[in-house]
Amino acid sequence: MEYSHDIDALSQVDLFQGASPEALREAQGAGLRKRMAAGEALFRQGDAAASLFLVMSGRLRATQTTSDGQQVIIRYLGPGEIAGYTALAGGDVHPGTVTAVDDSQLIGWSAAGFRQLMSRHSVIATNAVAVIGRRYHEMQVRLLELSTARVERRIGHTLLRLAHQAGRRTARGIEIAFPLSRQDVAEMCGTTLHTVSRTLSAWEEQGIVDCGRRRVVVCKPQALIADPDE
Amino acid sequence: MEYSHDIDALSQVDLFQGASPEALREAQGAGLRKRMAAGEALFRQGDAAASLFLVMSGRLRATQTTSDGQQVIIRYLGPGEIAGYTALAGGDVHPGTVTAVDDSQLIGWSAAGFRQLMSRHSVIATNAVAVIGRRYHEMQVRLLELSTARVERRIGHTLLRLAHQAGRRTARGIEIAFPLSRQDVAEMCGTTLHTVSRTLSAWEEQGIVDCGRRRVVVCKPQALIADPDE
DNA sequence: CGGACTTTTGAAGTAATTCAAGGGGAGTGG
DNA sequence: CCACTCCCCTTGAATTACTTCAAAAGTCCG
Repeated sequence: MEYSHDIDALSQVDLFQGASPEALREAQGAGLRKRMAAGEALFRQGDAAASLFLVMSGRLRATQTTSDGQQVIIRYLGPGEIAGYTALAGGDVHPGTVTAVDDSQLIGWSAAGFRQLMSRHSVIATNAVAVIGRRYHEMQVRLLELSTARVERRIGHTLLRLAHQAGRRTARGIEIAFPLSRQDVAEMCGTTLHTVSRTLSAWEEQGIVDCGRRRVVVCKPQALIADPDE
Repeated sequence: MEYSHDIDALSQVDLFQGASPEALREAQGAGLRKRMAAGEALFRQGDAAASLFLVMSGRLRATQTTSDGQQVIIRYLGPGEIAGYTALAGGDVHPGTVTAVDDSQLIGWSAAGFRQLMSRHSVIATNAVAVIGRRYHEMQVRLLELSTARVERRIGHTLLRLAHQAGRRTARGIEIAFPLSRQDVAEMCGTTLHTVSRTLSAWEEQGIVDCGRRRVVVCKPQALIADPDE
């Protein structure tokens, strides 16, 4: 049965951890399923933050663009993660764009609907605090890195994070399980595709990574953790 | 009376916006007042995240330090803001250090106590979501800036943010109302005190800012918003 | 098999750091 | 009240990590 299947899936997710069957049923009832093809945009920077989405499968990318057209990748979103947290936090417009990078399935709620859900079931609200809290913490780590570390190390740590979030074990190492260009990596760590290309070439020579067109396999994670100096 | 005074103060704060008198009383009852002198540390990076604090008056600074000793200022905390959000989000250790930069008064709750407060009063939980959400958003803005903008612009925007958060109107312009060294500014925007010093000197010559020892007054905010190029 | 995108690699340029040295202010203690 | 000391700030010069510019070589897809 479709409905109970959704409810099972919801109960697995951080946001609904420990929620009562009743709360889950309510959540399921208020939510709408949505399918997206790779490349489609879920919403765009500046759109009204009318709803929020839970990723059930697939992968999406959250980006932000400056007034002069420079883009930054805020993060990739995988199963169990939330897209459009703004609606949850009471913001009025989406601060960034979210685009599917693989075919994806989501469940969406209206901002008002979800806020009501949180009021009626405080478990969901406290879970939401934990979920955003984790993301905030992640952001702090990146900020620290971006402020203090050299490019090479930033690229390394970015790849490690991606491998951890979306890594697939293979014979050669941990493969990042979605298409990822040099440009994408650059936009995640505040550098240029040229620098990323050079760095990856050097690492490939040392057998640390193995990469192709929009594809990266991390072979020796240790080497990326290690200090490049001394 | 002391208690009702505290309750009044709490009711003014974002975190307790719209909370019932009962919830406020409970919050007040579970909380402990704390006074801090300028320079004292509230907690240090790596400490167990046993409690969280609401700033009632004064100002504190949240920093993070890398393994090789480089420091970054995550943010300054003023009245109404939360120090130690980690306890709220379920983390086990504080990711950074919080230090008073002015004499300050706080109210503190145990992590468990506050989580119970959120469960019993979902208003508080939904407020917490909004509060952290705002901070997360702020972080995104800084990340974008740090990744894409030149130092000069970053320094400018950092000063504007500080002026907005902690500005005091004076005859000469908006004065940042707590001691702020060149080094501090540098640690907020990922540069060195030398570069900050040079930039401020140049701006002082143009009458855009007016600064002294650990003191900055923004005279022409417009000039800092403006694009330094073309 | 043409065409669009992605990647590579060299060479030149530059923004900002690092290195280095000296000059104030504010508080302290004689 | 003056001298001493500790920070904090300033400013030049040298260095460098990274970008920008430029061009060519792959690679995928219809």
